[in-house]
Amino acid sequence: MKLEITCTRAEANQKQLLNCQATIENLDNGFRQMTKLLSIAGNDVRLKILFLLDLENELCPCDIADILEMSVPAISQHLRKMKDAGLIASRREGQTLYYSLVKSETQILNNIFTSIKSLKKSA
Amino acid sequence: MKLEITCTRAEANQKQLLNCQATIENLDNGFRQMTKLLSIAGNDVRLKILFLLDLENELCPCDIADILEMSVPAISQHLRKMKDAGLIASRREGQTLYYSLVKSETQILNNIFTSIKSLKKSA
DNA sequence: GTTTTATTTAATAAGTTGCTTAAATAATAA
DNA sequence: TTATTATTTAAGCAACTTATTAAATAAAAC
Repeated sequence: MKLEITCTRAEANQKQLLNCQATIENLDNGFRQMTKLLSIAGNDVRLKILFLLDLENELCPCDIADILEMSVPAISQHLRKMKDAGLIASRREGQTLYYSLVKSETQILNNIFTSIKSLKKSA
Repeated sequence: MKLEITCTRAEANQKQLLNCQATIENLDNGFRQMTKLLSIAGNDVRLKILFLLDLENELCPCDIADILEMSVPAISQHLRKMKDAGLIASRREGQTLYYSLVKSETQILNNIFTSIKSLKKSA
């Protein structure tokens, strides 16, 4: 909360800086949740898995490993991270686990998916 | 492109998997760009800097360091990463560098900022 | 020119990430 | 029960990230 003014510029308006600090602090919860979501989605493999789950509704680790040409344990560890964060859920059917998106968490994700599709054109 | 079917489930529809692979490959450019954006925004400090630049239009490294109570070199390195990615730009005024958002890059960022503000309520 | 101020750059160290390999569960099949 | 299949978990390691500290630029002030 204490603001150490380190630059001596006249324009470094202390009131403005204190306001910024207050705003950031006030939105702390939002920043924490959004950073968690973005850091998870900001990985090539996980972003593709999320996209695929949106596309196909549900997939098992084995299918995802085939599609992305990666090892099953590597996929499994990404799935666990996303499940821990509440982004995806699983249901069991015999030996197979089916993973799917948790819909309430996907508002920003939908924007991201749409954006990925439109970025294709400007390749 | 070669699809190694590793699971033997009947439901593992090879045609579906090949379609998924083709879709992912087709959107490769979109995934690459989006992963870059999200991995940059998926860091607590950088997300706050982007938010602050949106809020205040422009800020110098020194102001940002004051607001976030961090060292100037730490901020400077985050700024460089975002500048390299084309997310922000700088203009010089004497000794001071003012950083600001590159507007054409902020479509997804605006959704993110809005979301951060609304997450506040559900704290 | 020398000093001060704002910023960047570079070197380094601690922490994190994400893969691989091997072992452990869990459910089904023989 | 033993073997097979789908998946997870754990250990180990290489690569990446991000802060710190100290040194290097760059512009302005003295």
